Amino acid sequence: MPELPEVETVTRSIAPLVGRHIVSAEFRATRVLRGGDPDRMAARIQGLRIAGVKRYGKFILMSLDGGGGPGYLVIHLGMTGRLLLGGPTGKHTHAILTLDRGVLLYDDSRQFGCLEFHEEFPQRVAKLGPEPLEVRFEDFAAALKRHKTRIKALLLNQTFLRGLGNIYADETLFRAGIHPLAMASRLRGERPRRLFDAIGAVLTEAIAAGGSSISDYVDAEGRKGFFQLSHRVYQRTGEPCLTCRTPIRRLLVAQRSSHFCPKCQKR
DNA sequence: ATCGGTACCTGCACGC
DNA sequence: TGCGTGCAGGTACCGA
Repeated sequence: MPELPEVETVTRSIAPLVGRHIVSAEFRATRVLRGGDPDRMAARIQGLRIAGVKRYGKFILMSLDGGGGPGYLVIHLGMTGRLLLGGPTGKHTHAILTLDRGVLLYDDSRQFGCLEFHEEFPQRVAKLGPEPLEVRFEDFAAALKRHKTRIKALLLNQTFLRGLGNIYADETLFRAGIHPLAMASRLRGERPRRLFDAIGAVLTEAIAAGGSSISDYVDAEGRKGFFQLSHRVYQRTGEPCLTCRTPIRRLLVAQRSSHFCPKCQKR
């Protein structure tokens, strides 16, 4: 579900929680806590104030202050994680934050996401690459040259850029006219620029559309995104290319499905 | 030091 | 109806 545009949409939908206090918290002992102790986490954040909510790539950082000292609640939605403002709890609800006004739930059926509390700014977030919508073209182009790997695999690498995932990597490569198997370090001429511009355009449009609701993605208010209606290659295997009518193909790159037009996208 | 393959979970669509 | 298979927006970790 969640790549940069979806995580951005969720982050915006919980932004109104800034200023609220955590009256109580309940965490369930699941894989999502990554070994953290649920009761200790709950006790540690109880009474704290939500000072800010910010996205870093696909991570959401909720900064907390007051009580036992400031810290960060780090949230990653994995593949199926959802943050929800209220609503019923279910068998995949892993956390319940009761606020002085409202409730915030974390739900995640596949448990690939995580919830962690850190006293300091977390290393796993600090080591991410730059934001795709903030990086300068010169730095982007220089980084491309340093990586001897397939461009599709590189776009998925969060230390190269933070926030792109399988949908937006495929959509970006289509718009740039670059084959997913092209070697990153060998992109020449106008191609790095076209890729850079495609990343900016795709992410900006997707955020404006509230992200892509492929199966059941919704923001914290339960609203669906509609960028899936604008996908040109992702999960369109066999359907005609919207530019040249050639059937879209699918292949595996770095063990991930990659959808592309064999005519419009060159290696 | 980098890179690709595998593992981790649950649910769903599909063919038999 | 039920079962097996393959697939799904994610990252961490391993060995080469």
